[in-house]
Amino acid sequence: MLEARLASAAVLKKLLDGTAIKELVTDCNLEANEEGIGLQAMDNSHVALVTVQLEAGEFDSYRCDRNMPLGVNLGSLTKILRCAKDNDVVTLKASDDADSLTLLFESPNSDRVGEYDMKLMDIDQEHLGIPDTQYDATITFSSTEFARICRDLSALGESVKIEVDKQGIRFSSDGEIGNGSVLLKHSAGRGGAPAENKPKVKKETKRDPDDEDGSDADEEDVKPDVDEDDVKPEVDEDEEEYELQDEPEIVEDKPKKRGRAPAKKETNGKATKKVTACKTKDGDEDGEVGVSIILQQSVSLTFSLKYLLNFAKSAPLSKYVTLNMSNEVPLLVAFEFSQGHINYYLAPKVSLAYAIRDL
Amino acid sequence: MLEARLASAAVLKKLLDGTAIKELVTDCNLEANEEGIGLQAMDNSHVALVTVQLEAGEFDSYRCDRNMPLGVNLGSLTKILRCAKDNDVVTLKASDDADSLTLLFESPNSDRVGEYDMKLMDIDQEHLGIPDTQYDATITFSSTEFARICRDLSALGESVKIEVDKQGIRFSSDGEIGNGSVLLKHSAGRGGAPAENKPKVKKETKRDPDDEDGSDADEEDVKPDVDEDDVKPEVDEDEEEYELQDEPEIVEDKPKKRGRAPAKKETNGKATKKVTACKTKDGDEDGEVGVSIILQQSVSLTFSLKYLLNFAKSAPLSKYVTLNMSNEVPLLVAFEFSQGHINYYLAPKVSLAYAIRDL
DNA sequence: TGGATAGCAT
DNA sequence: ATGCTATCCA
Repeated sequence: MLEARLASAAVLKKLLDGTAIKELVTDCNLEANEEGIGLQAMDNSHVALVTVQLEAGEFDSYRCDRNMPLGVNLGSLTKILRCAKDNDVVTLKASDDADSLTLLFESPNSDRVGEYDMKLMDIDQEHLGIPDTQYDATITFSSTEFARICRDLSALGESVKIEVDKQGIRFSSDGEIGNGSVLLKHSAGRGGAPAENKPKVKKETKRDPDDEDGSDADEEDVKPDVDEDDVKPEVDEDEEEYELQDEPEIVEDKPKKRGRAPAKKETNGKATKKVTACKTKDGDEDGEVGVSIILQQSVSLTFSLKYLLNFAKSAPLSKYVTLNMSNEVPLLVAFEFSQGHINYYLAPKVSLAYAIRDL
Repeated sequence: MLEARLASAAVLKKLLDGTAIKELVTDCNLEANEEGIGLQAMDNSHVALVTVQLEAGEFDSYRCDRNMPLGVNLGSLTKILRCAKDNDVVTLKASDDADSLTLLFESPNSDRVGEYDMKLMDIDQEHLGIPDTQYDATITFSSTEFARICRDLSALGESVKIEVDKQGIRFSSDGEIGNGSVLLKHSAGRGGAPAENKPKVKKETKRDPDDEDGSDADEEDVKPDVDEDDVKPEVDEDEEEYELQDEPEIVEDKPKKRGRAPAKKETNGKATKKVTACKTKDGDEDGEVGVSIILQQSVSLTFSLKYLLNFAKSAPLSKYVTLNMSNEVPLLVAFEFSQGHINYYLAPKVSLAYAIRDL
C-alpha cells in the first residue's frame, strides 16, 4: 500500500515531462518502498542509465508498507502529470494488489480535484546495483551553463570531449564546419556552488549518518562526504575522500557488459547513490554560481552529445549539476533537487570499441 | 447597405482566427441586419452548431438597411483579419448588390489604412431556428479552466462524461492508459463568476428589458434571471427560472434529426439566445473566478472531446464560459464578450446510437 | 512558461 | 491521412 503526498506537482512534472527519462526508455518500474520512490532505467542501447530517487522523508506524507514495483509507461505517466498544475497538491496511491496507480491532483484551495488512474503493467526489470564509485573528478556548476554548453557544441559535432585538470574543465567538439571548445575555470577562492538549492545536505531517512559501510548498500542515503561539506575550499589533492561503498569496482552497466543481458544484481538493493559535491555557503547566489572542481587526477573522456543534451533537460530541477568522471568509466551527471535526485550515467565513447569487440 | 464600425479589431480576430468556427465549416453566410451581424454554421457531420452574434448596439456605429446574407469563405476572412492589428479600427462595408465585403483597418491615429475586399459567394444556407431552451444545469466558470480540462482529458480519451449535481461538475474520461476525472466544486458562498468581463449585464439594444417573450426571439438580450443577480448564494432548487421563450421544445439539431437534412425553420429569426448564468459582484476577481452552478436537475452527458477542444479555443474571448445542459439534449457552450456572444451546440454522444439507427 | 508549428511515425 | 513529438516563438 502506497500513499504519498507532495505539496507541489512541479517537481514531478519537471521530472517526467521536461526530462530525458522517457527518451531513454518507454516503460519502467517505479520502485516504491519505505525509503521513497525510485526509478532506474537503462536506454535500449545500454549506453545510458538513469536513476531517480524521491526521498520518503521529503514527501509531505509518505507511507509504503512494502516494496512495490509499479510498472509504468512513462509516456502515460507524463500525460497524466500534464494534467496537474504546478502548484497542485499531488497524492500518489496504489493498493498492494495494485494494477493501477492513482494520482490525485488538488488545487491549493481544493476546489478542483483531478483524479487519474493509470494502468500499471508487469515489467520484468532487472535492478542494477550501482556501487558508490569514487571519481577522479567531480565538477559542480550551473546546470543551465551545462545545458548551454551541450547545446552550443552540438551545433558542431556529435560528441564532446571533456577534459578536467586543475585549471578547469574543457568541453570540446569537432565537426565539419569547424571545432569549438568551452573552458570553465575553477572558481578559485570561491567555494563553487553554494549550498542553496542543493537541498538539505543530509536528511537520513532511516540509517544514521555514519552507517555507511552497509554491506547491502540499499540505502540511498544523502549523507555525503562529511569533510567537504562546508566552507572548505576545494583542493585538488586526494584528501577529498568520498565515503566509499564496499564495492569499489565499477558500475554494472559498464561498457564491457554491453550487448549482453544487463547484470542482474539485486544485492545492492536500490543502489541509488549520491556523490554529493562540495558545497560551500559563501556567496554568489544569483547569477554566477561558480565552478567547483574536485580533482584526484586529470581526466579526459568523450561522450555522445545527443545523450548529454537529453540529460541537460533536467536543468530546471536544480540550479546545479555535478559531473563525476574517471577515465574509462561512465560519466555520472547528477542533479539534486528538493525531493531527491536524478542521476544519469553515460558510457564514454571509447566504450563503443569494447562493445563492438564484444559483439 | 451595410456599414459597421468597431473600435477594435481584436474581437473579430479572436473570433475567426483562434476560434473553432472555421474548423467546423469552411463557408457560411454572415447575416447582417438591423440587429447586428450574425453567423450560424453547422459542421459537416451535423453534430455541432455554432452561432455568433455581434450586436448592432455594440458597434461604434452600425447601419444595415435590410437583411444581407454575406457568403464568406471563413478561411479567406481569417486571412484578411490577420491583416488587422488588434487595436485597429475596423469598418465593414457591403453595398446592397454586394458581391464583395470591404474591410477597412485603420490604425488608431489613422496614419495607416488597410482596405481589403473579399469576394463573396452565394451560399444556400438554411437558417435554423434555435428555440430558447430551459436547461437543467447551467454552469459558469473560468473559460481557461474549461480549456484546460478539455485539454487534460483529451490526453486520456476521446470523449468526456460531464456530470452535474449539487456538489459540483465532474468531467471524466476513459482511455487506454487509464482514466481521469476533474471535479469542480460549486463555489459555495461565493457568487461564482463575477460580473466583470461578462460585459454590461444588460444593454438593451432596442427592446426594453422586460420584453423577453418576443415570438421571434431575435433579441439576444443579456438580461438574466434577475433573482440570481447578486450576492445571493446559488440554490439548487427550481426557483432559478430562466425567462423562457414560448417554445419549450428542443433544439432543431437534436440527435434524432441527425442524418437528415437539418430542419429549416426560419420562423424564429436569428434565434440566438442567452441563458445567462448568475453573476455576482463579489470578490475573487483575479485568479479564481469561481464555479457557479444552477441546477434544476442532475445531468449526465457524454460529448466528443474533439469538439469541446475546438469550442474551448474561444476562451480568449471571455473570462467565463457557460455550459448549459439537459439530459439527452445538445450541450450549449456559451461565451459572452463585449460585442456579442458565441454559442456552440454539441449533440451528446448517445446521439450516435440514434444516428446509426437512423442510417 | 505556454502555444503554435512543422516534421516524423503510425 | 492522422496523431504525436520535438522544436521554435511569443
